[in-house]
Amino acid sequence: MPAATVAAPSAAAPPSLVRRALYQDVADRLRQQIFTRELEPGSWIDEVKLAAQYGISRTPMREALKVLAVEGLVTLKAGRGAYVTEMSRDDVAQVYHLLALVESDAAAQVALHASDAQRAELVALHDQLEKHARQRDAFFATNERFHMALLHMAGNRWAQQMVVDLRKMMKLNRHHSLFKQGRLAESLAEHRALMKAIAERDGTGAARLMQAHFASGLEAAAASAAASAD
Amino acid sequence: MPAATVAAPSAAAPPSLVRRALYQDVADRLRQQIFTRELEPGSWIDEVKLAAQYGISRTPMREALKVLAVEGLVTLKAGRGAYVTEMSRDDVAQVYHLLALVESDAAAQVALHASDAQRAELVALHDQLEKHARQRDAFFATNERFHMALLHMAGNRWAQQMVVDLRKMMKLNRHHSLFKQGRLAESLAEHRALMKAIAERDGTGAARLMQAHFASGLEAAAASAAASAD
DNA sequence: ATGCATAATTATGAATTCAAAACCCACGGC
DNA sequence: GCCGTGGGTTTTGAATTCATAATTATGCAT
Repeated sequence: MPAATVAAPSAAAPPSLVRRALYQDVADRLRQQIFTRELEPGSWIDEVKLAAQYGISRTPMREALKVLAVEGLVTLKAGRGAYVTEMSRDDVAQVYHLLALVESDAAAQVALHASDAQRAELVALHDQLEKHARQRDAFFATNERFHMALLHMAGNRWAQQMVVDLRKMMKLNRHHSLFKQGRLAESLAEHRALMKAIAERDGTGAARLMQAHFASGLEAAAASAAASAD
Repeated sequence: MPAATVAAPSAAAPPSLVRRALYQDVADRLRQQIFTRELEPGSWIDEVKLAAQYGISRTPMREALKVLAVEGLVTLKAGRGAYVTEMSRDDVAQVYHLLALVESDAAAQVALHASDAQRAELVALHDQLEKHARQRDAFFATNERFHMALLHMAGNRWAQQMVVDLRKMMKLNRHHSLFKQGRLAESLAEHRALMKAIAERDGTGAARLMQAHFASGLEAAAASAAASAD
């Protein structure tokens, strides 16, 4: 249910007036610092120093750390503080496996049941993706938006939340698949095929293509990891 | 990663000496009270009163509540405290769908790759289940052990954690499938078929049967809900 | 010089205190 | 008679303080 664990009263009118919990902001900032590797995997998190940096007390900092711990981004060691989680090779493969499972199911749902408006939205996002074929960061962002939109349309909030969390874990891994030479074009081609299956309302085809998409993503990530030789 | 978020140093020798975080114990107690419906879905959680009951300060209580919020068992409303999460009809169906997806995949993995020792363990658990065919609570517990053992053998810790969390959510729903008349025997029959597929190393068969198991579980839950007429 | 015991320091864990909302109810105006 | 306003109470949110455990450093003995 989490990420936005504190209910933002679903009516979305004036987001500025919606009281937001401090620990949530802190959690967001921590996630940022983790994703940008300012806090790197395996390293100890000095809650006193960070709280001082953020200009807050230790209480909301500790609350935020516990939230990130449940998400899996940090690991709390009994009596010795918080550490940024390290992802092993195996962990990455397992997360890919799960993402493939859930997202391919979502793809099938969408192929079979999406409304015309939803299909149009996906097409628009896909077009964006085509436009960003040469800018890795933009591609990355749009790609995530595409995948999350698809999940949203599948209409299972638990699946959605799960994918959000799993994708966070993926960001801990510096060997991202899109870093590999030529992977962007490949990824784009896979998306194109997926779009075709969705357009044709081919559920099993969409699922199969999404599986393939993740399989080659994992392969690329592994290759990228091997290339940077550690 | 969570549930046991605070690292219990994996070597498991003297669990008594392993320092355990207070907020974890509090979270456990809260979960208990939620599952037993001492705290019922939709109701407000009085953190002051509960902290007093537990003989602790509000700090670990609030930490525990945040953990449960990320798990989804409680919902934090901005500035107005914690409430036990309510599961709608749809929520239950969605959770069933996800569980079916992940557990059927796990069943396929196990059917294809489990060791002889692991197969023996499953058989033992299944035999337990047959023995408990007439005691609902024991059946319930053994059933959960069986499913979790299967997940464990599939070897994906993320999938495992996910199923743990989803099954917690299921317990929020009072219309449990096993409450329906005749469901125990039915469930047992489905388990038997699943065991056969696993014994025959039939991956796709195991997956299909696990899917069917959840499908009829959902159906029973829905029927049970309809019977209690609300 | 090395290893162990002990003391000093630092960090974590939890309780307490303080501040700021949200809620409730009574009162008064329209 | 009903809606809006104001004060008092309750409850949440966050900082501070206190206690305890872990780590490091120091010194002594071998």
